[in-house]
Amino acid sequence: MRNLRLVAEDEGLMKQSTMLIPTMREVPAEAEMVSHRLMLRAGLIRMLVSGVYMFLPLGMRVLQKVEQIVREEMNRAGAQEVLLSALQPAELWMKSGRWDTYGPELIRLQDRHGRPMVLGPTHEEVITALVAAEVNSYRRLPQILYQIQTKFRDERRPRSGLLRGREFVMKDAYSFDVDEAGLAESYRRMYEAYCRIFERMGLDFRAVEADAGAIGGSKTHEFIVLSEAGEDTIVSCRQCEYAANVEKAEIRLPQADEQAVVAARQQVGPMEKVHTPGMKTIEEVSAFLSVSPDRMVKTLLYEADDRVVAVLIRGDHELNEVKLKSHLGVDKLALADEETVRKVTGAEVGFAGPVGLSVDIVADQAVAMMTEAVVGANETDAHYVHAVPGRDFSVMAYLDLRMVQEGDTCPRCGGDIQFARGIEVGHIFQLGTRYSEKLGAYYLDENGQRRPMIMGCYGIGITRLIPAVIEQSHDEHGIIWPRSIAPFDVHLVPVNWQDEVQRRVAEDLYQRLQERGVEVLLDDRPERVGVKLNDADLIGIPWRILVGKKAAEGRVELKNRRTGEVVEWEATALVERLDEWLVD
RNA sequence: CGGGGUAUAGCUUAGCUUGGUAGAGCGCAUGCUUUGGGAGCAUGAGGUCGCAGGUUCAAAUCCUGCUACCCCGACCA
Repeated sequence: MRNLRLVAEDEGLMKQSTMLIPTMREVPAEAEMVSHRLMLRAGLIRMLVSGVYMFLPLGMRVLQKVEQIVREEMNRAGAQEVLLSALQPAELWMKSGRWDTYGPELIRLQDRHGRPMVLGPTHEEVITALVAAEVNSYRRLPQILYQIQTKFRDERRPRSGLLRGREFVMKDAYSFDVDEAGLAESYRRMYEAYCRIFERMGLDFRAVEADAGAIGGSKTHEFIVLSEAGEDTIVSCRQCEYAANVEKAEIRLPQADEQAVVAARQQVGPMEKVHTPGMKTIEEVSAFLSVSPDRMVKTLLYEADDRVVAVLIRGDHELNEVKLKSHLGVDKLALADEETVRKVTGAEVGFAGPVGLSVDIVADQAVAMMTEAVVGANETDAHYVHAVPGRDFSVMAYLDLRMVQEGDTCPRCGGDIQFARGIEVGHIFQLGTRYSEKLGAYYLDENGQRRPMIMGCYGIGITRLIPAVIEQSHDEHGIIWPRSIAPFDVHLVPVNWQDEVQRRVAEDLYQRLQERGVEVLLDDRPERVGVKLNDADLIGIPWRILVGKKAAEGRVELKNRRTGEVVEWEATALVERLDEWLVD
C-alpha cells in the first residue's frame, strides 16, 4: 500500500503541503543583497558555512532549468557534454605551473597516501590532459567539450549569497582547434550561444572586452548582467558598439601637438626643490602649492614579482593595476610596503618621485604630454617643481596605464562613454597554446607535423545566474521569475482548502493542467489566504490561479505575477486555452 | 589579509551600562472559532545566552583568549 502510494507520480510532488518550501516572513540578518534575501526567504537555498549553500527543492528546480537551457544551447552549438572530476591530482597543476601561481584560493589536500590533490577551481588542466591522451590527429579536430560541475575556490571573502561562494556550479567549455581560424570560429559559436542563453533567461546583459587575468590568453569577452548591485564596472560607448570592463577599457590619447610640447618645455625654468612639510597626498600638495592635480605627477612604487618598479601617473588620474600587470607581464603585483619605499626613495612614504630614482620607471602616456610637473623629491617633506619629463627624469616606456574616468572618450570612435555596473555571469577566452604545450596536447597535421592544439575556454557561472536574474526581476513582494527558469509555470491557490467546492475545482484543475504538461504547484495548505498569497508573491511563479468563492460557478482568477493583471476565467476554458496565456 | 560590526529558542530580537530564577513577537504542537492579502482565544513544547578560561558567594551581563557569521577594503578564469 505504502509503495503504491509512493510510485504514484502525483503524490505530493507538486503539493505545497508536502514539499519542503520553508518561506520566511522576516528577513534573515545575514543577508544584505536583495537576491540573497529573497532566495533565503522564498526557501530556495540555505547556507551551510560561509560561501557554501544548499539548494532546497524549489531552488533545485530553478537550478535544473538554468542548466537545461545551457545544455540545450551548448549542444546546439556543437559542444559535447562530459563530466570531469572535482578531485584532481596536484601533478597536473604542477605541470601547468598553476600549483605555484594560483595561490591560497586553490583548495589543496592530501589523500591517504600523502599524495597532493586539489579540489578543482577550474578544469583547463584536466580537460587538456584528457584531450592530449585521446586526440592526436587533425582528423579528430576541432572538438568542443563542456561540463556542468561543482567548483571550489577558497575565496578570501565570500559574499552576497550565491554571487561569490567558495563552492559553486559552473558550466565550462573547452575548444581544441588546429589553427587560429578554427579557434576564431569556435569562439564565435560560443559567443553566440552565450547570447542565446542569456536572452532565453530574460536578462539585460552586455558582452564586453575584458582582461584575461591569470588564466592567460589574448582575446576575451565578459558577459555582464546589468545591475547596480554588481561588483564589476563597465564602460560603453553611446555612439558605437564599444563596451569594455573598466579594468580593460583603453584610453584614447587626446590629440596633442608634440612640437608644441617640446617647444613649451624649452621655456620652463630649472627644476626647483620646495619645502612641503607633511604634504603627502596629491590633494595636500596641490592645495599647499596652489597647483592643480593635472600638473602634478604621482609616483607609485610596486613590487612586481621580485623587483620594484616605479609608476608615474598624472595627479588627477588613477592607476589601473590590471593594465600595469599585463604590460609588465608579471604574476604578482602589489604596492610596495613602507619599508621598501623608504629603502628605494630614502624618504618617508608620500615623497617618492622619478628624479634620480634607481629602479625601473614606467609612465602613463598622459605624462608624456606634460610640459612640466610637480613631483616628489625622494626626500621627506620636499617636492620638486618645474620637473620636465626627458630633461629632469627619464622613463623606460610610456604606456596606457590609467583607469578610464568620466569625461573620457570612446577609444574607437571618440564618442561619449557611459559607466554601468553589473554582475559577471560568463567569460570566454582565446587561450592559444598555453595549456596544450604544457600538458602535451599535440596533434599531427596533414603533413605529419606535430603541432600544439589551439585552445579556447568558455565559462558560465550557473549558480551565479540565479541571483543575477533575481536582481533584475523582483519587486517589493518577492521574486518575479521569467517562465524559462521559474520553478513552476502555474501556482494554483485555493482561497479556502476546507471549502469542498474550491477544493474540488482546484484538484480538478491541478490534474488537468498536469495532464497538459503544465508544471503546477498546488497550495493545499490549510493556511489563511493572506499567508498563501504573500508566499505566492514571494516565490514568484509567473502565473497564479486563484480558486475562490466563484468556484461554485466554475470561475477562477488568473493573475500575471509580473504585470499584476488579473483576468477571470471559466475553469474549463482556461485549461483549453492555456497556450494563449502561457507565453511569458 | 587590514578595518568595522554581530553572536540570547527555528526566525526577528529585549535584557548587558549598574552581576542575583532569561523575556517578547513570529513560527511550531493541540483544541475551538475563523477563511479574498501574513486571524482570535486557550493550552503547551522549545534556551550548553557562540566556545574556553578567569574574576565573584553568584556571570547572558565584568575581564582574557578563541571561533563563527556579516559589512567595507584589498584580492578574484
